[in-house]
Amino acid sequence: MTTNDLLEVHPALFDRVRLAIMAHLSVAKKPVDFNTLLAELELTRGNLSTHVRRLEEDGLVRIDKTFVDRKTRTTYACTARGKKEISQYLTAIEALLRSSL
Amino acid sequence: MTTNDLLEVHPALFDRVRLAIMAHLSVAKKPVDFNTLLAELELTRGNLSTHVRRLEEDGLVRIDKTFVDRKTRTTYACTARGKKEISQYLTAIEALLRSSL
DNA sequence: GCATACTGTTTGTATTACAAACCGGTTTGC
DNA sequence: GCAAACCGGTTTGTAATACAAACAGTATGC
Repeated sequence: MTTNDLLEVHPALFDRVRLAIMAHLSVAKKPVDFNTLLAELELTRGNLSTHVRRLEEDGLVRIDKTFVDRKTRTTYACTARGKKEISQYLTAIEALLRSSL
Repeated sequence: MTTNDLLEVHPALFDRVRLAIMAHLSVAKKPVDFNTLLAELELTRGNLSTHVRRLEEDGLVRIDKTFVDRKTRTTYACTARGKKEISQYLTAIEALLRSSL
């Protein structure tokens, strides 16, 4: 059954914000910083902060903090695990797509 | 931007159970009854009941109640709206798929 | 008539998404 | 040099929601 594939998908990806974050990070060549992501996704800061932290806790995203011009600069990158999970998500959806069209 | 497509997706579909329900119903030739869906998706009755009701409230699913052998029989079917929304979902994900692989 | 099973629904709880308030530090205005 | 405004996020309070347990109505077996 195709629908069972959905149960294999990482739970954190079943949220539109987190999926959008992962989609963004998984295609980026370089780490993306907080404000860039914020602008692209049109979220509040708190919302982005908590979602990305959850993704980090689940090992899908890596968070790096540095200083640029004496200001903090936080960047996010997709981990290998993250790429794997998003790929698995897409595979599951693809299966649905094939079976339903 | 491909990620913006995600924001167009119906919020009710961002739940693995509801997505599984819709996937199931959207491919079915005939309405599917409660217990069939229950067995296929391995849920508790309460869980299925509430999720499918939400889908009905959002106009994605039609609920029909009849009597068979003096027992109640509830069946679910995907509405036209439901097919449209699931299709939009799949389109958005397909866009992600293309851009990220 | 009483117990058991079938088909769902309602309710209580625990989780979670979200934005507002907050916080440490920096730059700007005076 | 002091206060106000700003920057880059984090923490907290609240409202929504996912879930399973308890419940309800009906039918069947004894």
